[in-house]
Amino acid sequence: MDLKKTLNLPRTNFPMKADLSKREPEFVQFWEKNQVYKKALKKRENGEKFILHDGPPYANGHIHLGQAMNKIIKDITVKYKMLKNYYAPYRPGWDAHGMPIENIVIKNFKAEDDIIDIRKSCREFASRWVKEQAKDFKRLGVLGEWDNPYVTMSNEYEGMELELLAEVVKRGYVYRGYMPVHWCPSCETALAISEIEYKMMDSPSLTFTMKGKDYDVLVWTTTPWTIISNLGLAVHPDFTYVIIEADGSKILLGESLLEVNAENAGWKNFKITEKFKGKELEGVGFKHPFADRESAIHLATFVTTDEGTGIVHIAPGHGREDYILGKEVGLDIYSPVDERGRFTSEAEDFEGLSTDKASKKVIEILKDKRSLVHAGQMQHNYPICWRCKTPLIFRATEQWFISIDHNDLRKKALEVVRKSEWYPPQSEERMFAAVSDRPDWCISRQRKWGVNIPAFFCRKCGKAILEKDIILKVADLFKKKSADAWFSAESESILGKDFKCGNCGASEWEKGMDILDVWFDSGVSSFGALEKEDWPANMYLEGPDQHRGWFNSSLMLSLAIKDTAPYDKVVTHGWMLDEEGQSMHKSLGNVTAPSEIVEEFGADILRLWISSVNWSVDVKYGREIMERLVDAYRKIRNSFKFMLGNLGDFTEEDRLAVDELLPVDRFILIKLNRLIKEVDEDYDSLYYHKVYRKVYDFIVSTLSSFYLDIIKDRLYVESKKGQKRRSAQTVLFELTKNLAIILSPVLSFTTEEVWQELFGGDSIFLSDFSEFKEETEDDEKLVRKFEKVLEVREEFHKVLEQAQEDGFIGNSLEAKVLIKSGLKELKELEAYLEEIFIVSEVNFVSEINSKYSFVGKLGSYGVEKAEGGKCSRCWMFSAAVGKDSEYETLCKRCIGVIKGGNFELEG
RNA sequence: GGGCCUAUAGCUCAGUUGGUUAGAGCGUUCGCCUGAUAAGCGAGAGGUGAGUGGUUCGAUUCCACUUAGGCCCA
Repeated sequence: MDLKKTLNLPRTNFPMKADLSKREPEFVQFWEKNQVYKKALKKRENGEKFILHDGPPYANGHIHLGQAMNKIIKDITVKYKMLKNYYAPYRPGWDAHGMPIENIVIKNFKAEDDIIDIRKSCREFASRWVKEQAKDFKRLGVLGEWDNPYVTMSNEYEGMELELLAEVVKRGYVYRGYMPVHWCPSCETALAISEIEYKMMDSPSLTFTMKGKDYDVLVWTTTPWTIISNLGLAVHPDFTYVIIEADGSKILLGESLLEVNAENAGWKNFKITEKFKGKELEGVGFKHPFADRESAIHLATFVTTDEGTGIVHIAPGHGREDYILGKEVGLDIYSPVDERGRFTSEAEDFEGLSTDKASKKVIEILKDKRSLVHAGQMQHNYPICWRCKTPLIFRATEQWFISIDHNDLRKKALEVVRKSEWYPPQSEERMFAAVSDRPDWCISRQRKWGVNIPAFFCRKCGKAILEKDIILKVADLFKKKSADAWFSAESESILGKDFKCGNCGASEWEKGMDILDVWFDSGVSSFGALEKEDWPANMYLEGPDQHRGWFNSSLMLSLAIKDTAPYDKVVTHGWMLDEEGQSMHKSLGNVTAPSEIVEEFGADILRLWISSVNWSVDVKYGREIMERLVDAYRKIRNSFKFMLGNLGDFTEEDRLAVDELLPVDRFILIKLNRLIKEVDEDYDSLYYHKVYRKVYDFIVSTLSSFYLDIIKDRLYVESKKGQKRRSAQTVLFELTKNLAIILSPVLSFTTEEVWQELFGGDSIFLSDFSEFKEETEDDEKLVRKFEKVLEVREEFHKVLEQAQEDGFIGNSLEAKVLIKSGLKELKELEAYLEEIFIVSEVNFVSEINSKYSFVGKLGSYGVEKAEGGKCSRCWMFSAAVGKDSEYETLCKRCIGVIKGGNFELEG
C-alpha cells in the first residue's frame, strides 16, 4: 500500500498563485452582479448611521496615487463600519467645473466660437473622466454607489447650488467689493488661492525718498509701478526709527536697517540726529515723489525689519495688507490698471503702459526728481499664474465676496473647529489657523466653465444686483436645463418687464457673465450629496491641503446656510511621497500611477500597503516597500491556503465544542479572540497600520511558525474523523473564517476569494464583524501556561539548531529531547510536548550530559538521537516500530489508524 | 519669511507618565526539511535613536537651535 495515500494531506482549489491583476476584475464583477453594495446596505438599514461624505476629486484625468490612497482609506473605513452593522452608505462625488478642464478643452476652439459649444465640450470631457475614474476606483475594490454619484455639473446640482447661493445672499453674506485680488493680465482673470503658484524671480529692489516738512523719508519697494498708486506709508509702532543727516539731507528710516541702507546709498558721512518710536510718527505727511498729493504715515504690525527701510509703501489697490490698512484708516482703493495689466487714463502720464514699462518709467522719473536713492535686484518668490506661468499682479477689481466676518461667521467657525473631532489631533490647530487667517472669500471668476452667477447690471448706471428671489428663479431654470440656460435667458423674462434700477430708475439690464468659484461648488456638496436625514456627515476624510480647501469652504457655507458644521469628525491623511521622501511631481519623473501598481502587483497589494503604513503622516511609496508587501501578502495567502486545504473535509457541523478541544487548540482560539478585540479597537481608532501589524504578526508568529507547523502531525496522520484531528480543524475553521472577516476591509479581493472557497454563496461583506467573547479565568491561565512553554520552545530551538547544523540530526523528529527544568507549566503540558516541539520523544531528567546541550533561563536542554525505528507513515521514531508482523514499518498509532480503517485513500 | 507636521535597524512599524543590555515582522546571511513545495521551520548579523547644545543623578522620551523633507500661506 502506498502509505502516503492514507494520509490526510491538504487539498484545496485555492491557488497559491494569486494572479491578482488578472483575477481581481472577476471579483469586481461578482460584487456588481450580486449587488453586494446594495445588499450590504439593506442588511443594515436599521443600524446606526455612519455617513462618510466623499470629497469630490477633479474629473480631468486618470486617478493618481494620492487619490487611490484616499479612496482606499475611505473604503476600509466604510467596510469596517458596515461589518459592524452600521448603516454606512458611500456615495462618491466629482468636481466637474473649473479652469483645468476649460483650459484643455478651449485649445480646440477659436476665440469667436460660441461659449455654449465650449461648455458642451467641457461637459463631455468631464463626463468621460467621471466614468474613467469610477472605473479606476472600482478596480481598487472600493464599494459604493457608483451608479448614482453626485457630480457638480449635473442640472440638479447646479440648480441646488444657486438655491444655496440665494440663501447665502439672503442672509447678507455676499457683497460686491472693490478689492485687490491676484490677477493674471494674460488670462485676464482673477485667480483663486489654489490657482496661484510661486516661483523665484528677479525683482527690482529700490529705495527712494519722499519729501516732508522737516525731513524726508526713505521708502522701499520691489514693485516700482505700484508707486503710481501710493497713497500712504506704514511703520511698525514698536520699532525704533532714526533721522540721519547725510549728504546734506535729513532722512527718516528704521534704526536696525540703517547700516545696510547707508551702504546701498553710498552715504559716506552721516549722523543720527533724532530717534523715535514708530508710534510717534503716526500722521506725519510726505509728498508723493511725482504725483500732486501727500501720503501720511500709518501704523501697522505687518512691517518687518528683515529687509527694506522699515517704512513700507502703501498702495491699497495693489496689495492685500495695503488694502486692509487702507480700509482701516480710510484710504481710497486706487487701482488704475485694466484687465490686461495696462494703466488706464486715470493714471494720466502712464496710460497704456504695461506694469513692466510703467516700472521703468517710474524709475526714470525718480531719478530725474533726485528721489531715487538705490536701485538693485533681488531674488523674490513671486506669484505666477498656474496656467500660463505669467507673473501675477495685485489689482483691485469689482468682485462678489462672501464676508467671513458677517454675522460672526468666523467666530462661529472657530467655535465649531474646537467642537469637532480632528484626526490626527494636530489637524485641529491647523484648521484653526486656516479659519483665523482666511480673508473674505472672492466667489466670482471671469471664466467660462462653471455655474453662472445670476447677477444683473444696470445698463445706465452700472449698478449690480444679486437678489434672492431672482437667484431662485434662475435656480429653477438651471435644474431643468443646466447652467447653460443662463446664456439664452432673457433678462426681461427673469426680472420682469418693469424691473427698475433702484439707483437710476432705468429698466434695461445686462446679465453678468461671471461664474462661481469651484470651491463654492464643492463647498455645498454636503447639501447636494447627502440625504437630509444624513446631514451632517459623521466624517470627512481628505488630504492635508483641504484645511484651506474643502474642509474650509464646506464649513463656511454650512455655517452661513444652516448655522451648524457639515461634519462631526474630520480625518486627514498625509501626502504621497516617493521613496526618497520627495513629493511626486511630473517634472521630477517620480510619479507612479495606481494603474501601474494594480497591473504589476494587484489592488490587494496596494490596499495592503495603505493599511500597513501610518497614513496620518506623509506616506512614502517605493519599490522595496512594495516588494516587502508582496512577501507579506504571499505569507498571508499561503496560510489561508494551508488552512483551507485542511478543511476540505470539514464543515461547520463538524465543529467540536470548546471543552472537547485539545489545550493547544483552545489556546489558539483564545489568542484569536484577543486579536479580534484588539483589531476591532484599532479599526475604530483608525490605526489601520496596527491592524495590519497585529494580524500579520499573528499569522507569522502564532500560526505559521508555531500552530500550523505543530498540528500537521495530527491533521495528516490521525484518524480522519477522530477527535484529535477534528479539534484542530475546528480551530482552523474559526481562524479562516475570522481572519478573513477582520481582514476583509483591507484585503477585500483575497478574503472574498477565501470566503467563497470556505462557504460559497453570499459575499463576505454580508457577514458580521467577529465578536469578542469574554475570557474566563481558565482561559487566562491556559494562555499564561502556553506562553511559558513557547519561551521554553525558543530556548530548546538553540540546541536543536546546533545539532542540525552539525549534521547530527536532520528532521527534528529524529531527535529525543532531554529537559532539566522545574517549571510547572512544562510539567502540566508534558503529554503535549512532543507535538509542541515536533520531536519523537521528550524526557524530563535531573542531569544533562548530551553532546548537544544548551542552558537557558527556564531550563537546560539536550538533544540526542531518537530511539527505535522510524515509522514510515508518520515519520516519528518509536520502539514499537517493527513489532507488528503485518505492518512492520509502522508505529502503534499508525497501525491503529490503518487497521481501524480511519482514513480515505487520496488521489 | 509665517503656520502645522515628520525624522527609531535596508523596509514597515512598537516603544505606556524620562529609569537596566531600544523591541517586532520582513529582507539579508547561515542551517534544516522536502507530506503547505515558485512552499515550510530554525539560528545569526544588523541601530553613534537626523545633528548640536541644554535641563536632569539619568533623555529615543522634555527644551532650544541646525539639517533634510512634507502640506498650507505670504
